[in-house]
Amino acid sequence: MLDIKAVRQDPEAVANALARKGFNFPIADFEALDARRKSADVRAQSLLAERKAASKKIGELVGQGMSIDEAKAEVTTILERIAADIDAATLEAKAVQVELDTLLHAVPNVPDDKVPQGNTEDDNIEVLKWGTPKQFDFSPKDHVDIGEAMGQLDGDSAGKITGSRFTVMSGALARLHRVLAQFMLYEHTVNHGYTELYVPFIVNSESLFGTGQLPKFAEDSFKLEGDQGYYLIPTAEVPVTNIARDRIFDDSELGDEGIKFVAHTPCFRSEAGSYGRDTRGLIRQHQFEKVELVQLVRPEQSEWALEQLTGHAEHILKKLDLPYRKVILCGGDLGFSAALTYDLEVWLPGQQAYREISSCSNFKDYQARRMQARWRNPATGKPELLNTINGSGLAVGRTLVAVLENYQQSDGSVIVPDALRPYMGGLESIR
RNA sequence: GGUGGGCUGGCUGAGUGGUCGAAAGCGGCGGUCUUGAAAACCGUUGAGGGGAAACCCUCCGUAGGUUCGAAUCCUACGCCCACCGCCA
Repeated sequence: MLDIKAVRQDPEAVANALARKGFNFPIADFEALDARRKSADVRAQSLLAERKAASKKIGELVGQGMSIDEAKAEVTTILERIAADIDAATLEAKAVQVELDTLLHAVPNVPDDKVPQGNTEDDNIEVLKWGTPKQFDFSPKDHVDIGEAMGQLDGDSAGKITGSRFTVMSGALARLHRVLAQFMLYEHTVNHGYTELYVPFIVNSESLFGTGQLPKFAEDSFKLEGDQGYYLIPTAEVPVTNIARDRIFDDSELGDEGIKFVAHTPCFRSEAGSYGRDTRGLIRQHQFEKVELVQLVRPEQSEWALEQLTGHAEHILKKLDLPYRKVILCGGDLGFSAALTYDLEVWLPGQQAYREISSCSNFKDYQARRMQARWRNPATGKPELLNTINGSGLAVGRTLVAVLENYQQSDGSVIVPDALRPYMGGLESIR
């Protein structure tokens, strides 16, 4: 959520920034609503103040030994005058506040100055390329052909068990998938200083609101039956970041660089609105696994924290020797809550294309304001909003796709990357 | 599923109709003392919103209700704890 004070102060600047995200901020509506809120608020407040003073007076008079009826008679003219209006004024103030909140809750974060102009992913700007796509002396297959030829990737069974966009893996392939997540967790906990978390895979609506998936993107998540209003998590970002919700961290709890969490979880997405896209294989599933990196940091640290966190995700790709490129998302491609996002795109020989495997974002104080996630700044002694950063380190299913396609051999087998062999009991290839 | 207890500030915890935004303790901050630190002592210290300011409003799990007035009484709901039942 945006800082309403900042919006008030310079609505045009906010609207211009949001326009780069393709969002039309209704300045006139906002200002009219804000003005209504203020007048309703002032009116309700002054009536409440009068009533409070009158009630207090009764209390004082009773305390001095006057009877309650006599004391009430003393202030009866005030009470009678207020009584008629106070309920209506309070309700009006509440109603306008709800309207204003509703408007503000649906306004995305403003993009960082570094965010390039543009509407689609074609306008994203490449920051760097790492590694060289391998030249095959045969025609490289895509991961579906590789996995099905092994008899270890079974979309048909998944279709029977559940439906489309699910998969069944077996044998060495299933093991490789599991091992990828463990490799990533090891690197992030032992080498990058993250604390591993195990978290709920089901969350309440407050948590989804906190990170920005609600109220606007309800259709992207799977909602559970029942009156609790629970949802399956679309990403570990939701349960992990919400650990900070309604908390005030002591400065010492943040350490030197802020709090770093890593969690391996399944993710569930309805993929509504992407019916035709990536229908083949593991790229776009309703259920997938992800190792997620989350940092909760002091505001002045967040710019650097995003660079660092993205580096941690890149480290995994480098250790697996998978060619990738890093792009900075343009305004139109940027997510709702993000101020700045780097996407890491891995080279997939089967598609002859770079495809997203990690998305690392700085949300500044946008999520923190929605969550009331704060720290006590020793310089001011006051609670101030944290900044939140997160990114995939990495999407496990897509990493499996990348390993299969980049390490495939002409005989249909797949070499196990060096970094994974200790986790595979020394196995050199799967077939 | 049943019964009982509970939900109060950064934390622990007192408060059953009237200067209660709320005792006390812990923690934090400032100071005295000390070569320095600790201890001790003194002072200070909730959050959100409005206002140029004085100052005002809201907040004691959530939502309603009673009342001139609610942390306190009533109703519903949520959550936590304990025990019983059931299940793994």
